[in-house]
Amino acid sequence: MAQKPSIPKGTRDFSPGEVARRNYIINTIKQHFETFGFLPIETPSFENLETLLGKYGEEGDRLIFKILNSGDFLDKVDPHTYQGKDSAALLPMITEKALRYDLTVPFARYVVMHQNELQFPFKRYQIQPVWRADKPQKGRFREFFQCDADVVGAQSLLQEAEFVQLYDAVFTSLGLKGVVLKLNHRKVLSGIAQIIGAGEKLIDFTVALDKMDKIGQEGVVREMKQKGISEEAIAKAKPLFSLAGDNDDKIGQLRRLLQGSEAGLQGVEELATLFKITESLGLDELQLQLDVTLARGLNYYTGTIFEASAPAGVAMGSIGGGGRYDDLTGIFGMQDLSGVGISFGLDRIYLVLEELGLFPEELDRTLEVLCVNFGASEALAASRLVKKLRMAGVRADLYPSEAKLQKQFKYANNRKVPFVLLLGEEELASGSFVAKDMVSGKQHTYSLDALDEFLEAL
RNA sequence: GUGGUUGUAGCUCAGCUGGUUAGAGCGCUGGAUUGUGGUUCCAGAGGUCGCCGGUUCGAACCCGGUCUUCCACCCCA
Repeated sequence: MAQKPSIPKGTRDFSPGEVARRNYIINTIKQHFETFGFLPIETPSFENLETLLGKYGEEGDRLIFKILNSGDFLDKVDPHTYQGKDSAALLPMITEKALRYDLTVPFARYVVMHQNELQFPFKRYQIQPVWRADKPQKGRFREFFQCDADVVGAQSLLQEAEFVQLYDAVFTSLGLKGVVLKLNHRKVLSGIAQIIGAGEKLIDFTVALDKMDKIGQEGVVREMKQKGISEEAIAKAKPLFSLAGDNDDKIGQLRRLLQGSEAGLQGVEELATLFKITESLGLDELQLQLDVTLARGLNYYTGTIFEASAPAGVAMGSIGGGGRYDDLTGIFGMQDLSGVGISFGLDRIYLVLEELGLFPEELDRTLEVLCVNFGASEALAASRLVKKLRMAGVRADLYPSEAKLQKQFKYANNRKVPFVLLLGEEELASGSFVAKDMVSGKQHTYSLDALDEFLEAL
């Protein structure tokens, strides 16, 4: 019985046009990664479950795709657990591998395992799919690509500045104007929490703060109260909600607000330095914006936090993010190794470029020359012509069958081929071919011996 | 994971309070045009109405389940 085929929720097929567009983005990112001195690595699509568990918080653990043990996976389950239907207890008995959830944790694992072979500071990039058992939405998939660049073993703030430049270079190359790179600092956040006396509630405090642009000040206050943050703490944090002006103004306000928190002040100074370096280096299209409500990846970020958001008017969450993590490798037994990294969300960047019509037209021009097929003897001559064109690096093809000219031309038209070559009986006799420019409709005859003439016209 | 939403031709979508043979535009195939596409005209093909079950004399339409899409929450690229 034939059944309708389907693919799992949140996954997609990519047709030739989409692959061309995805490769265009990937190649742009890759090119900049390499000019910035990053080296490529790849890691397995699945890891040992224990490598991933506990690294992304409770929510993250839930979203990790677990792989069922092979063979008789119930073999190791004792009857009591089986009867009890306790998923949490059952889990470790039936699964010990899981699909990669991001590229950062596998990278940390990689660094620890290969520490003796690596030159520090080590700059790596990695472009691979990751998987999350999330509920799909627009721009949110269960299988998607991340493009990560990280440096480990370098403390300097220059690294952060480099990543700002890298974001700018990539988005500028893609023609994406109006991308805002939001910046914050983990120490600023913890400093604030400490000053207002909500130090133990740091996570709840920042998670609530992060929703500012979504639910507004009132909503944030309501959520903070709900999480048990005191009224006076919230009152003290009020100035944060209305932090205004340019980045320098905000820095000044934070300096005053964070008097008395050494860590907080250190965070502010780091941000100030980062702004200063960036100002002297200059930016092309990227806009830099200090945003104290930005609170991402708190499970491992310890310093600067980045988030790139789509240009205003495009309904898409963040299209990239990153930050500094002082001790990511610590959990794998390698202490005191500082890292900074950023990520580009390929799939979301795709959707944004598509919505804004920013993909170059030539991505659809997959064939430069199509040779019409007039029958056996003409086609043989045409094959020789096509072979020469291919050796010259031209994307050329011969229509495989002697179909009606109308059909062959229509095919060329749909494939957006700019030149159609005609090599029929007449041309064969005179040792020439006709090239038709499909845009202008003009035709020109060339000698088969003088291909260069045609190649120049291409 | 919670709540909601969507699904009709290859694509984008109509389809009235349930009523014969489910429509349009685009695309596709053939012809006008046996060495010329993109424009025009003519003709044609193409549908288990997401899937399973129920109500009914009768279901694309109502009910239940399920899958999928998108949205909000959670979280995130």
